[in-house]
Amino acid sequence: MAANWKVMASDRTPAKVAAERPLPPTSYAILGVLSFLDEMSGYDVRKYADASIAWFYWSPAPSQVYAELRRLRDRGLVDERKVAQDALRNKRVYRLTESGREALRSWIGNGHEGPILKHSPMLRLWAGHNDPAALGQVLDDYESWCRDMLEHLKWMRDEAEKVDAWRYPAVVARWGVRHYEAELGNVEAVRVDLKELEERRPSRTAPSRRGNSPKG
Amino acid sequence: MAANWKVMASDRTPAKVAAERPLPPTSYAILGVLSFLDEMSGYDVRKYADASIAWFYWSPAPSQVYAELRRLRDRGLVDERKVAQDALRNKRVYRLTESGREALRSWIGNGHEGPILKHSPMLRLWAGHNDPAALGQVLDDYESWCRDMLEHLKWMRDEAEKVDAWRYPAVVARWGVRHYEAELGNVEAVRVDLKELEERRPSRTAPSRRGNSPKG
DNA sequence: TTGCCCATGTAATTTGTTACATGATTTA
DNA sequence: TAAATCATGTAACAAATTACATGGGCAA
Repeated sequence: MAANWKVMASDRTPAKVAAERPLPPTSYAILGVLSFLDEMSGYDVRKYADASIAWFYWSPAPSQVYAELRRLRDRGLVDERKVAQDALRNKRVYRLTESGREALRSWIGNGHEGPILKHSPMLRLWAGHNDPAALGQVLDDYESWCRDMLEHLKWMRDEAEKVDAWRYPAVVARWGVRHYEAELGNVEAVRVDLKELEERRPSRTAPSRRGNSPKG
Repeated sequence: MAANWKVMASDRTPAKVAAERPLPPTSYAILGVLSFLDEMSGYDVRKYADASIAWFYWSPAPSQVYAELRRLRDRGLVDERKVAQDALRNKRVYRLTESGREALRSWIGNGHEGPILKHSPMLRLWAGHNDPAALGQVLDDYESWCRDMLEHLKWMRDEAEKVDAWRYPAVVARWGVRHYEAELGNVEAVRVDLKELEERRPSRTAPSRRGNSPKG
């Protein structure tokens, strides 16, 4: 059974299937960026994304931006136009089509995924059961990372609040400021938790052979 | 120029280069999971990761777990052992080697990357400048997502606090509880910001043709 | 006794990153 | 005048996800 399903379903060519497949969130991030300006090159999209959404969503590699733009073009969500530049090499600029604007609007209204987190500092802490000595340093690093981010976000918020078209980005920047202010408090609380752990079991920098009750 | 660099660098075979390349963080996540139990199958690793670190770090696909375990084995960071099961098919179980334990310890002590966030709800808000109507729903969905997560984390924290070997995971769970409690307050603040925006500019559900000052 | 889920994987595809290429412009 | 940088990209590769395969146990 199920031997030659490819033949049986041959009216659905790979190309057709690809065209029907829903776009990944990354595509919508690019559509979102394009919605702020009239026309952008791949380079512009990358720069804009880097300066606006990288801190809470995505920092694209150039190659991915170009590939995504081609796909959006093939689906009719953006228009491509070649521009000849007099000293520099030619470039392609992109603009949202009405269909692209509608796709973005529909994605905003119909999705419901939560945020995705990849929290290396907490992973170190989580797995740190045999190396208490290093964990203080992990927390110190993370705290200063948060402080840098907070400073950057305050500047970004102030910039965004100056421009009417950026009123929604400004709301997100304000969210970010509160987010990292809270996080700084949370780091302090983790420090207290850790200290309490270490008081309960006196400092053991190296893992002792007897400590972890090996079964074998 | 630069025509046949491959020949010139021929003492560095692809295999050697791959072996020297630093492991991705994902590998350390698996080492971390393995550090909690004596021996685990690929299936076990996936289940354990799903139940412990998925919410703040990584939810692996089965295929990726198996591939990673093979790589860790090839580098000598885990030992592989085949186990014959009497009704079920054979399986392979893995155990940290001393070298693997050391690699994990060194990663914990020497890294400094910050967390990575991929926050779809905020992206919707950020790009939502032409669809104010949907944004309230986005916030409602996100708030209830946070509430579900918070409830789950409280349960997880209580479970972890019962077991001595999970004292560091328990610290991370407590961090998570505070994290999402703060986030719920932050959502409320975003709601206030949005309401203020809409009061300044009376409700405009459809984007008006004149609204966005198109340049062209 | 058929259909679904558990436990074990492999194969194919897509996504994302790193390395490389090119030519002008600005800086040391 | 060499090195760095900006503004375009392309090619190769690694990571991650989705789809498929297999066989036993268990529930309808």
